[in-house]
Amino acid sequence: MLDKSFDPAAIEERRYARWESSGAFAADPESDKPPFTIMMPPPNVTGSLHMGHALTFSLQDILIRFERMRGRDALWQPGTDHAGIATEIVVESRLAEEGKDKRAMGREGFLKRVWQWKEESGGTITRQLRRLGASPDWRRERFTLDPGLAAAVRRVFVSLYREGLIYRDKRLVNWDPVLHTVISDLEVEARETRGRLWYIRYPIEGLSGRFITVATTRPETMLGDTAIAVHPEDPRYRDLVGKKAILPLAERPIPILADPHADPKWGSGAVKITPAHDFADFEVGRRHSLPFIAIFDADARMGDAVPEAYRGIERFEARRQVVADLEKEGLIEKVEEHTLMVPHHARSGVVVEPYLTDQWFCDAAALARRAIAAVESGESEFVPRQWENTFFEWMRNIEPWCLSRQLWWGHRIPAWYGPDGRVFVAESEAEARSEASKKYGESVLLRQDEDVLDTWFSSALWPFSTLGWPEETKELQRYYPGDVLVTGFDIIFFWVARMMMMGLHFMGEVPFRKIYIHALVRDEGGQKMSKSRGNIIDPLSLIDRYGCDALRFTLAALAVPGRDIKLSESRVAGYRNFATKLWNAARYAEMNGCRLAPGFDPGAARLTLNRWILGACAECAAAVTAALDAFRFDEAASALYHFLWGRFCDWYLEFTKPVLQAEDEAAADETRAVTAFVLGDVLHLLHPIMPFVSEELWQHLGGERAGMLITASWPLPRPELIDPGAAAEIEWVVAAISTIRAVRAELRVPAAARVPLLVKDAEEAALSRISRYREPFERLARVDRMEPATLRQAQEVPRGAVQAVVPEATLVLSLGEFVDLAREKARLSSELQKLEGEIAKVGRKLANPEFVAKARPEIVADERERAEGAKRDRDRLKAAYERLHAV
RNA sequence: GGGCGAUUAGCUCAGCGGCAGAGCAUCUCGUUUACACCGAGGGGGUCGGGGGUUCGAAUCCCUCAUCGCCCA
Repeated sequence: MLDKSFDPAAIEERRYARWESSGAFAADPESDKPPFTIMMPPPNVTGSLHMGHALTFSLQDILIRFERMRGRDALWQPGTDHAGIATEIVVESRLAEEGKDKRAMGREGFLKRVWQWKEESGGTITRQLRRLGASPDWRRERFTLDPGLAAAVRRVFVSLYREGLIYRDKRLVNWDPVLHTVISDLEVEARETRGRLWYIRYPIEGLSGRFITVATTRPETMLGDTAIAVHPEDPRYRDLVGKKAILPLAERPIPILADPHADPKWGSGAVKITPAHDFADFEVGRRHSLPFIAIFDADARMGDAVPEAYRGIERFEARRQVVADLEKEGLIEKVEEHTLMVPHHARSGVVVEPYLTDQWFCDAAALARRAIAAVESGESEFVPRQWENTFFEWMRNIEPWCLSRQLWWGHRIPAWYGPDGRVFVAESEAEARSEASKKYGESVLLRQDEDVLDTWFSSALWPFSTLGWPEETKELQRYYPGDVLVTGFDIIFFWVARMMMMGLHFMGEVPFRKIYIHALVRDEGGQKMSKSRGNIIDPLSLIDRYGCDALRFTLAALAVPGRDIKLSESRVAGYRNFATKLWNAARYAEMNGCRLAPGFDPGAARLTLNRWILGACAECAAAVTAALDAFRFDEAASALYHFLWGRFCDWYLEFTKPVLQAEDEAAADETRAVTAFVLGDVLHLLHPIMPFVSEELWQHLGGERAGMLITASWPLPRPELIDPGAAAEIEWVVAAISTIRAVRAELRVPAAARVPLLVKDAEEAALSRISRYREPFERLARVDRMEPATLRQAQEVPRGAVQAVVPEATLVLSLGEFVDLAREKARLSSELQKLEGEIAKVGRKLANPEFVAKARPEIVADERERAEGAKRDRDRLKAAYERLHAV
């Protein structure tokens, strides 16, 4: 017997262990079922589960469970990525606590330490994924530094190099001067910062007393200026173009040139050009073949290219120094307060320095072409569609991808240098060495590149490297390309785009057919969750308090396409209540002996009640299936919620109580079987969203004979079970009972009071319905002495009676002592008014010849019917009103 | 500056040419043997403003306003 209420904590761990150990999560390459693949975006190995993970993995798990039940050989490929920078930061800070330093330890020692840390803490996120109920094929778990994945990385690097798509170049990159590494453009966060705008006067060569004023937010970089730019159309400076300015402090002549990069409306209209320290200036420098003077070293300290007085000074101190010196010389024209966007490293928080160095680059633009075409042609499709704009925008303007990182934790770049600096790119040192000896004619000492690859380089290969590529495995054949990729929009550039490029290039096919992009989870007030805001909701704490199923259902219900998710705890509590409601319904079913009957044929059900609920259940199943097919998790959740609570619990279970008590054994048996059957179907439909409670209840319902729900078959479409006649009958009874309840409540009839019900002006169908559902009327509407037969023709209505008009009948409640005539008059006249309003509105519509002529015929017919129904109701209501006045 | 999105009940949001909806909150009533994590009922809306298309607009178009996010 089920406990009195649902306690998620009592079942979750046990259920999960059973699923996992039974092999239910495993894909089977030998299976003859069609495959269905989702590549799990590998979470960061340093990470722990946050609400964004909870959302994305819940949605993926819903899809994978859904397709598994639909008979697909489902592969949900799990794993983690090595997160180069993040992991180094974590381990370095732990070393710092011990007073140790990465560089002092040396590469090998440090890496040993990182692996050790990974073994200890790397399992956190995967353990937490289990608490979320996630059902990936854990036996296939991969890590981006696994030997197989590393081999794939080397193969890809070498082939792209040989194709000329990977090359070494000196370009401006984003540099973190504290971590001493390149970071990706995408890891740069522009933060609004209050700064200043300095207007600096540069003397003009040969025109004594003449100056040109430039405005800058970074005066210290002036020491690296190699030009001044003005807009070609700007009349203020036209005469100066072609002349030279003398760079103050350095006393270097630099050209004044015309370039549209200078915005006449910004600052003074003239801008200093520092090609080695600003991305826009870099382009200007290229256009005009300017020298590139790098003034900072890797620590962002002034280097040898500046006058001696400034060497060794750190960049912010250098700013103060430069400004002070310019002031001394009277060259600061003015200083304005200015708010600007300053690039910061999103992870370390350090201000990023544009830095000119030699790095490895990938020709992303070349790889992007096919990826763009694949989305244009629909080979891969974004859901919702609009995200393809974001993808196109990025891909069409893509910059060379800087691949190297000055870190130790990651895939070391497979490039070796000879004594003369010549580079040998190869999959192994041995291969490089043999190439080198061919080149040099003797064996020479090679030095491997110190740098590692951007973590996203290995992640980009995830859809095929995890399946064994470059080996021709069965898995690769079978599970590539994947069916769906589920991820957040913030990752489209980082990852989706790169998987597309690599997948197309190396596999010749897109890595996934559909790309479902979900929103960000925000707090109740719409704020992004962050540690600094202190508004983080911990999914594990929600699971502890409300159960995993409640959290998953909440996330599904809120996963509306194209809109951010504002998560409030009251929603989770509400869906916990829903799980409890289901639990209690199942408990009730169990108490009444409703067990799944083997071989039960729902099509053979005779009772109208049963035919009605079976039809409603079939409609619910169709709605849930269609919703999940269309990634409308919210609609699936809502269909289930309304069917289970609003129909099955509120009405079906109540209506069938007398049937279960009555002597008609056949009817009772059928009802028990239908109750169990419908409940079973609901558990199936609910399983992807609420796996734990559904599995637990399935076992109690007697489903264990068919095995676990996780591997059970998804309910088949059964349109033949939908019985409109049964639905019309039951929905009429529901409406009639609801009407009586409303009238009673409005007239303040004590809830416990039983009131005689009479029926007047009833049509045959209504009378027969009332008599057939006499018991539910009595119990649910709290009426008694129902005598339709004697009153159907009656003219008079007893004193103290109120009348409620429902389709095809007027229900008369003999309230006797409870009646409040004034209230009843008011009620009737307000009802009457409402009806008159409707009749007038519809009447106007129908009186419009254009409407009748142009609207679709079925709409016109509907309106006519509506008008007639309203008129019939109005007439009976009027009669009731007059009878009341006659008393 | 460019792009995308949003604006519907107190709150969170569905609906996207044909009778304005849900959940939560709120108010009233209730010890009806599955369930108070419950049941019954009620109140609450110029669908951001303005214009247009249409027989008909929350829904389509234009425009304005406000608020987000992304990219410069």
